[in-house]
Amino acid sequence: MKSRDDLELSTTAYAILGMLAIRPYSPYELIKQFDRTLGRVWPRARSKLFELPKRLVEAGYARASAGATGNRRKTVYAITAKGRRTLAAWLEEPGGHPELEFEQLMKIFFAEQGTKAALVANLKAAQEWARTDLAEHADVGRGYLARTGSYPARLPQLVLTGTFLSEFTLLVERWASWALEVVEDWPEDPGKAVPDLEALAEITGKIERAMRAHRARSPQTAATSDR
Amino acid sequence: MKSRDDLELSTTAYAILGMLAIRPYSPYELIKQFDRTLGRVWPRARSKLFELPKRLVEAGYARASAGATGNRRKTVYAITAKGRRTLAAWLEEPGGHPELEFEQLMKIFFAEQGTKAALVANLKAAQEWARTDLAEHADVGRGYLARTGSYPARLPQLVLTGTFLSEFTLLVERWASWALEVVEDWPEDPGKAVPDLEALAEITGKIERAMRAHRARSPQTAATSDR
DNA sequence: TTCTTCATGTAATTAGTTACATGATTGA
DNA sequence: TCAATCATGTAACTAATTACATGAAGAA
Repeated sequence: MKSRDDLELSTTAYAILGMLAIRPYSPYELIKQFDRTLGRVWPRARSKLFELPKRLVEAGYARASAGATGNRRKTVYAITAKGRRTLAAWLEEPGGHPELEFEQLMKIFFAEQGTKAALVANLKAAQEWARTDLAEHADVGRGYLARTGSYPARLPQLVLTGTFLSEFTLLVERWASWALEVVEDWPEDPGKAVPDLEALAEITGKIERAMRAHRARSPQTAATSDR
Repeated sequence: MKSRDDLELSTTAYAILGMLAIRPYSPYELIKQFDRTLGRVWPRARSKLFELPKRLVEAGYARASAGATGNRRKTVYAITAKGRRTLAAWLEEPGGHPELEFEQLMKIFFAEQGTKAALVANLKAAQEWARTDLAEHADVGRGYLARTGSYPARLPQLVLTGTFLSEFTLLVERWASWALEVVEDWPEDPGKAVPDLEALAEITGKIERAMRAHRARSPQTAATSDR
């Protein structure tokens, strides 16, 4: 049974290969797990989680076997030794930097074309989303602290990634709350609002202080950017 | 000249319509502006910025006119009154919540399948990206403080969105620096690392404190979640 | 027994990216 | 006058989403 080495895998396919390296999964289980974990840093539609494992099999990186849930048949995918090697190689290549997709913020960016009410609604929605998300993060955190979380062996990584995601959501909440206060004073027509120059000066100063701190800690960076 | 009202616009098409509401643009100018601003919250490939204005014209939301840069001809797109109304209506609908796409973090999530060196490389790359980005944010901020930024009338919105984006990048930098310190103590095989339970307890506590603070400020939320 | 939710998937369509092409302008 | 880069676009391809379909188990 020959496998087709030639076909290139997409990043999303590697994401799934990574999940299979943890344990074998049926597509449905994959979806459940994905939604709670990987999907937060690499969000994709569910149908991909049915489609891509098939490509992994084609490529010889996974094996499909027929399982069953009660009476109903399902397909369980497991990683192969070759898949593990390929995954390891992929992990050695540096990944892409963070990208944000934030429609609510885009609408705020265009605030002067809409109403103050719309602006406030978007800020409140962002705040609400963040608060709901925070509750989940707290649950997961408490679970692991009580030694009841899944895959305890993976906890070191999970602390790293979880901390980032939690801080991100905290940021959204904090920012939305702040922005709501700022906007409260705006007139009904957002196009007539007065800019918050104080806030601008503050954030600019904050960035500059952070940059000075980095330079102090790693002087060679400063040197290279000097020439 | 009849326009086809039936065709639905994608979010990305609305994004471009929003830009045209600020002023008329040629595709190339659109790209330049997009890369510095909107693209940070709604990242898309450049070719879309050539393609979508045509659809806006079809829909009657924009008008194309032939312009020239020196001797070379170009197309300039301007929003129509109908386009403005449609945009306003779109802005009234609440947008989608933030989504993150962060390949480096995904690779960190799978750390135990790779080497410590790979892990460190990803963290350093994230840090580097953040530092470069911060420099740009500081430039823009200083520009506006010196009254030399473009579209000063839009400054109120720009402060809101810019603050979020700056805080986001600051978060990436802070987190990556922290994670590098944590990982420094790990063994060569990341699968054998010891979890940082202290950090986990800290972030979990931080979330819980934040949640309590919200409940204190808006008790009705607590009430609804009680039943 | 019927309804709902869980579990498993496929198909059609759309959105998005990558690669290519090329004329005009500027500066060395 | 040549190279670089700015400006303008098209075409081919791939990835991703949305909508649909349906059987099995458990609850009412």
